[in-house]
Amino acid sequence: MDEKYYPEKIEEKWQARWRESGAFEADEGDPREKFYCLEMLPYPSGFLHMGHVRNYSIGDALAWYKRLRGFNVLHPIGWDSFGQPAEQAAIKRGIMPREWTEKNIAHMRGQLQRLGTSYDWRREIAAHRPDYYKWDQWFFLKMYERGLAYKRKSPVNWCPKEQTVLSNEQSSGGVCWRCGTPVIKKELEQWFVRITDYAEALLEDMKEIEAGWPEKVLKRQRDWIGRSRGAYVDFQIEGTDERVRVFTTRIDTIYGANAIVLAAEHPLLAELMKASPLKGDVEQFTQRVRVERNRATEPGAEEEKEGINTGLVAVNPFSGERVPVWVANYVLMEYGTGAVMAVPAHDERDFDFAQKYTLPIKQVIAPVTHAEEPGGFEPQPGMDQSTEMKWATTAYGVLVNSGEWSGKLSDVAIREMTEFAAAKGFGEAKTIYRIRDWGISRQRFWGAPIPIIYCEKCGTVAVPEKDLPVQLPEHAEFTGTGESPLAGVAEFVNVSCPKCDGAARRETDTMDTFVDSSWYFFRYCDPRNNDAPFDKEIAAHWTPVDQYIGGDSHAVMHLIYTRFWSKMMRDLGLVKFNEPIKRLLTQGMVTNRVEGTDEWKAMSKSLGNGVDPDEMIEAYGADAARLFVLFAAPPENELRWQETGIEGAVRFLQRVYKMVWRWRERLSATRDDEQSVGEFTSEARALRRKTHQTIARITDDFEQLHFNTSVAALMELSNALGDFEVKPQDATASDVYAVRETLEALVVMLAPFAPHASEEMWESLGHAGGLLNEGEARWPVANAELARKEALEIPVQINGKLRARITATPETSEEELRAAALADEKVRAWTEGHEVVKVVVVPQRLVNIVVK
RNA sequence: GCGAAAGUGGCGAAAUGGUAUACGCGCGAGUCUUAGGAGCUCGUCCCGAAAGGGGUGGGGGUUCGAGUCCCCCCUUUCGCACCA
Repeated sequence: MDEKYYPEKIEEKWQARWRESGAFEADEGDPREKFYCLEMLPYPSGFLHMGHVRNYSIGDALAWYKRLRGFNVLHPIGWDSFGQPAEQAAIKRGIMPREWTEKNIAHMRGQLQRLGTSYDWRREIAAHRPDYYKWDQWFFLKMYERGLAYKRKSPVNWCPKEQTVLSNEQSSGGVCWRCGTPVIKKELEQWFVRITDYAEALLEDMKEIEAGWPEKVLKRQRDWIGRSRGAYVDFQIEGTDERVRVFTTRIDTIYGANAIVLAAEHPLLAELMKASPLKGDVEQFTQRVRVERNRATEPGAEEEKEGINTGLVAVNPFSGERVPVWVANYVLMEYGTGAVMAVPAHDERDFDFAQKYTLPIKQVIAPVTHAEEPGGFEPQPGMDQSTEMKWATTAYGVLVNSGEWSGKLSDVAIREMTEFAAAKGFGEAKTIYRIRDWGISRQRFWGAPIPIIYCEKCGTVAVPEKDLPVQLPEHAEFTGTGESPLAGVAEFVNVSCPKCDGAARRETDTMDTFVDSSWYFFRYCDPRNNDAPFDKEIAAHWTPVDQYIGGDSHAVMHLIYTRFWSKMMRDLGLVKFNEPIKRLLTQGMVTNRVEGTDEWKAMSKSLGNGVDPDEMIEAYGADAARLFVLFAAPPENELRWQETGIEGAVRFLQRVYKMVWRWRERLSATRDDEQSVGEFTSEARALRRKTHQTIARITDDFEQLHFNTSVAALMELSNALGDFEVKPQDATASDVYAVRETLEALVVMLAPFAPHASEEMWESLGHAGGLLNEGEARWPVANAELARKEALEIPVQINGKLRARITATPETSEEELRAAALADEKVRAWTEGHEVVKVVVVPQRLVNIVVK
């Protein structure tokens, strides 16, 4: 140990030691309890940014804490290395994606190591390597066998800027999730994964993770899955054998249906209109709607409702009423059945539509007025058909103008009317979901090839498992035109059919990169397995993940896909649980002021507000950078970058370092045990008290991932030690004991934040072999007896206002406190001439005297 | 428009219904120094000379006691956006 704190020297030294000793390598044979600490794997863009530093500082702190508590911690890292930027680089700079990616990984790995992260590098994986994506392909085949992967022509979300297909999740809000370009629709043959089969399970199993996941994330997933319980109802089209099926959640409003409205793409429309004189007009209208839909949709802009009467007539199966059939732009083919019954009185959209085309509006639900009286439901007066409604009332109520159903409550009517429709054969109860199947085809080169071959004779043929991986070619032409560059690589495309050996061609689309990240943390468990994605037993040892840490931008994409993937793997017999991640922490963004403005935005190159982690490390050291990032704000909060803050972190490390330097000779000389050192002075007792209180507090904070308050508590403890006035040369054996106890606790508890400095100081305090040597659980244990306060200052309030303080001990009884408070001179001045109505005594906390 | 979360010093932020502002940044004063953008010490919510009073976006309520719980309003942020 040098007299001065030189971070670069210490950091290099300990990084080398850790590497040599394999300090962070975890093995499943270890008998200690396991802890799987996982951070979202980075995309190898080329450089670490501060968001990464935050993510990995959080994960590393937790991993260190768990190790010091004696857990066998699995803490791996890898690379989400397939994806679009590698192709952009190829197009712009003529570098092959592989070369570009590998170079970036090498650089970023170095940056992560300079940060001093504690990963088990033996387990590093990268999605773009054949030994990884082979298993993406294997999973695809398993799903294909089971009908979970299928191909269909479908309108896909298409980003015109990036020339690629996007999933629903990736085009949320009508814009490309990456570049923000408005998304358009395009028809393409696409591979899909039946995530909708798991919609119900994805909702139901949320129960299992409610305690460990942020409610915010679960809510977004719930909304995304969008379960809607209702019913199908069939409306006969007059003069034909056809029925139009609608979906409704409000069958109780069916007597108020004034029309059936179809989506422009409704499949029955052409057939129904065949002989109609209005055929031409309707076709013209649907054509226009389609064109407008395919036009880029402005997010936030709700289109003017437009429709056309087809002249067809549908019959309401409940009332027998004849209602017109319309086609309108506000009915979506993708949701429900592509047809709705319009009930303008009780649906805002139908109301708008009815207003515009002056369709009749018939009220059939009235507010409940006597809900508390059994059988006493009465419609409010004046609720007949002639009442003109000014807006739609969408709340549940009591049915009116609804034939034999009138007088029933909405929820009862919904149940009974659904049953009635089912019994009569014109409807059924139905639950539908908003979530769509996951489109995984991408017209890209830099992804896992979809292992399918198209044979002229045999049709679509799966690549046999033994032929996996279907490897990407080394070279391709990158034109940026939108077709997969793989289509231009003849030796890739042209193959012989695995079934008939005849001429065939390969599928040239590759998989969405979210496939790679759906199961990567299982691969970490058994990263070099050549026979399976992972060994079931080994994975069962490590998974589920105990703590996952990453940005909440993945709340509905990655985090739904990975839950789905686990359920699918469960059904393949690979894992035994429903949920792969027990606890999730969503960290906030790291923002910086955009120069010349008052705006705080995520650091980015294009805004010029980025901070280079390497420069931080060089200027202040990795320890200070990590410490500051964790101290500056709670992990979920946005973190506004302030350069001066990190200097405070350095100062703190220097102060602790200095104390160790001052005391190290005295402390490393002899180690007495507590019994032999004699009496502790009251100052020493106070120091020990603070130490044990701090241990309890920090331990608790770590369990709740409150890193910022942990650091604050460490600072308080170091301040307390700084205030301890005994000089090393004057210290008695008991003083030395107290100081050692404090310094060692401080150094160990600092390790999750500043591991290099902690190791260095730990060594200087006379310990060989490092903090993690022999897996000892070195985290200090709080002694409640020592943490106990000797003297308490009890506030005395009068009518809730602080008026005096009295001293007491934790043992002072309620009666004694009451008496002492009432006897206090200041209190008496306040109570004199008043009647004491009540005295509230909270032992060890306060006394409140109520006077009149 | 709908839904959710959050509003505490100059700033990042603390506070099981029990002394509001811990810890840090910044700022001020002092000290050491040839010098210091280093270190150390002290101070730092507002009003007031003091006694005391006020104070957690605003208004009301529950309670002996409210930053914390309830209701209304305002602001900000985020999510969803024709989902029948």
